Amino acid sequence: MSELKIFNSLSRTKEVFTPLTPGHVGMYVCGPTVSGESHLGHARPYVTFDVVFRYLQHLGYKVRYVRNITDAGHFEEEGKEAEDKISKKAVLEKLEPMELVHKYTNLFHWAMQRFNTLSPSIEPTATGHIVEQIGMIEKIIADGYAYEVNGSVYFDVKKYAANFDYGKLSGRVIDDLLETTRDLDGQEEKRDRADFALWKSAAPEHIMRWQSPWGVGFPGWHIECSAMATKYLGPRFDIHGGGMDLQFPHHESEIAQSTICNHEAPVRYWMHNNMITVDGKKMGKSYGNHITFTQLFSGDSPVLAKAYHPMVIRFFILQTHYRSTLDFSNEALQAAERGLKRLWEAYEHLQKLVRTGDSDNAGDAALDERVSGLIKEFEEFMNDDFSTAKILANMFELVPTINSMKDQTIATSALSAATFELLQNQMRVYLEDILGIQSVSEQDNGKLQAVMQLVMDIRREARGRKDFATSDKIRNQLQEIGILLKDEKNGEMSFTIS
RNA sequence: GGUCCUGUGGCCGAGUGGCUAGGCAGAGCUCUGCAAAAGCUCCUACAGCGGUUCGAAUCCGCUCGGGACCUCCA
Repeated sequence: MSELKIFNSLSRTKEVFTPLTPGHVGMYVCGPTVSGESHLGHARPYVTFDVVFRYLQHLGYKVRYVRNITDAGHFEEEGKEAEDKISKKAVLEKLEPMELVHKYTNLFHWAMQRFNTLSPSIEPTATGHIVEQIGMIEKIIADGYAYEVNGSVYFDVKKYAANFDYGKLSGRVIDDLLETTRDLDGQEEKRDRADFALWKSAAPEHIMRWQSPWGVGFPGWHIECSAMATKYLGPRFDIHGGGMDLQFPHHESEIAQSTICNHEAPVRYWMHNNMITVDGKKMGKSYGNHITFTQLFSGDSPVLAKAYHPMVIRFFILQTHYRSTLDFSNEALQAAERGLKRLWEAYEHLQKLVRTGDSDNAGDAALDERVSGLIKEFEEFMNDDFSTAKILANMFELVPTINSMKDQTIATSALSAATFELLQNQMRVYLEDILGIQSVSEQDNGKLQAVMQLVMDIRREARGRKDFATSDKIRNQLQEIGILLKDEKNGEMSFTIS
């Protein structure tokens, strides 16, 4: 059995994964900021790390997966008017900040469920951990790596860089940073331009505010992740994930804060997913090219040719390696939609197949070997830094064989009993349990099934007496309703709801 | 400007120096009362120019193109 290898952003190489505590894995992933609705770009990390979570569990690890909810509202640290994004929007919408946060948190959870992502083990909120964040800042000040100015607290990057490797994760050189940081308001408080805020004093109109040793204010934009990761996973844990765009400054700052506070580097394996792009450009709210989940699922957007099922999005994401960019287009999504349909239907047929034959041996040794070879590669691909795209490619290579067995042009006994079972079992494990793919069609309704059975029986009778006018009428009218009837090769009928 | 990534067939995308990934679209055939599916076959690409090598999409250099981060950002 091959070992799991993970590409570690810190070393920029694939490393064999060995957890800190045998049998257990601690994983932290940067979660959503719930000041607005999440969009397609956000689906990437959550699907990616859902698969990581699922696979680690499949390998037998007990995983504690922590994904935060940022509800404190990151202020624009060096913005023209240091203000809380959430509080500003709350005024516009005439809502309480927490009402807004609640609304978007619910919307996020709803979308995550539709994407069939498993719930994290712990989903801590920033506002629920103000005490921990203040505690952490106090420790950093006590160690001399942070200073207070006018009720705000800043991290002393220059001092940190003198003793530790600031920029290691993102490949940045501290001197360059000092030169390239732009001249913005609020800089005069800092001793150095590269310093970042741990705690920010709140202006009177600022709605989200907490009492602290330095006065009324709110936490800085990196400290929440450090505080919550430390609390739930310990000072040093296995995996930290997030989007590549968070590598700097967010994750770099997390390392600095935690290193000072806990006296060791917090993360062993850093994982970063790449971006979803539109016409080659990163999808993002500020670029105005983002598509929200509700738009995606309803098709309600000028850039969408139609609505897309969440499973299509999930499949679309998994067809590319997580460290590559993924370009959005209607054409690409529709290709994914058709491909998923083909794969899923073959999969469903496979699960219904029963192997028949007198011998447990393979009737077609060459085919048997090919099939078992393709299946055994699943694990190898997954262990190679989660190459989900390759697994799906192998699954597609198995589809013709599966469909031929369904159509009885290949006997089920062409495969040995062992390979046949392996095929059924591993397809289920990898497609459903690990990749987390589900049926796209509407939930099965017992009564609908019964009605359809009746309709199909009537049509079968009509065809039996060559009454094609009736049989075609049934099929055509069902198609208008959105139900596709198919005559299978063995005389059976099946239907799919589109 | 600095740091880094990237350029694959009509489109999307895997690709560890040698053995045509895969999907979608397209073409032909088979099966079918007709469809729809499905099966079989075809479509053999790696930005350009050099170099290393017996051999390069894969390594190195240069040129051109695209992008990310340096500011909130998944």
